[in-house]
Amino acid sequence: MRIGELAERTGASVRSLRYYEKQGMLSSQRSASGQRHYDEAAVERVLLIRQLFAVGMNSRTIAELLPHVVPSGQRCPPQVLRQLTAELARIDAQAEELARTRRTLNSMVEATRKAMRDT
Amino acid sequence: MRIGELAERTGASVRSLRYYEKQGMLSSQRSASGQRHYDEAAVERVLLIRQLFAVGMNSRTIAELLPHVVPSGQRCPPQVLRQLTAELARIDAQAEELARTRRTLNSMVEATRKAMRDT
DNA sequence: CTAGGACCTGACACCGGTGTCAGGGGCAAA
DNA sequence: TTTGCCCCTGACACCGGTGTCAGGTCCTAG
Repeated sequence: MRIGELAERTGASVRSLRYYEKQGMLSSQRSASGQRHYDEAAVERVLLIRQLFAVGMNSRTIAELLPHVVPSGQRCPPQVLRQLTAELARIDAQAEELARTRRTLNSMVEATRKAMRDT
Repeated sequence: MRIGELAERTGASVRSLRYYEKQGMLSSQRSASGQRHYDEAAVERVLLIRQLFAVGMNSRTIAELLPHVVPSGQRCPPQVLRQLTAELARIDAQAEELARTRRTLNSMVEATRKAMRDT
């Protein structure tokens, strides 16, 4: 498929897909005229990229990790394993922070709800 | 206390504290010469600001919410309540995403660990 | 009184992902 | 062959929080 279709099917803008390629996160076959062509697997790959972005990973890290993520069940070199472990720790910390903040905000909502009931 | 001490006690840079003030998230008493002075409560307030930043809230939202967060157990106007609820939903979605990604990455680590054991 | 550190404002720069525009080519249906 | 849509590259702009520098003031210890 060409870039427009990939964009539509993944929710990423055409601009972003080109950016992903330039950052080494995504590859494409070029036709003789230079147009990008993608196989079906690209859809999944882009979705994964966006997922990793969504949890705060940057493009460099994603580029390093992705080759080892996509063919799943693969063993990856120790360097990548370390990176993965570090990212997991970061994710856990972030989840903790989210939970903590959630409690703070939720208690505000509850307090207001209670005050409204009591009125 | 003055801004340097507040910075040291909260981990925020002096630059950031001035920025927080300009965005309406933080206030200070000014001495005759224009220097900022803060009371003890400012420490907690800054920590809260940073916590909210850490979960992806932007300064405008924080500025709207904070006056109702700090005097805890307060009832807040419906507009703010809506905003709070929206933020809670966002936080929940983000937590979900984190958990999902955590599973993806963790399975990679596990696969590699297993492969290493089997070798 | 003076020196040195802390503070003030304002301005410019950075990062990283994205939007958008310009100027140009590819390609298929009519 | 023309029309219209899709694609190409390169460049500049934006956001939002922060770093940093310049040029100036304040204040406290010696």
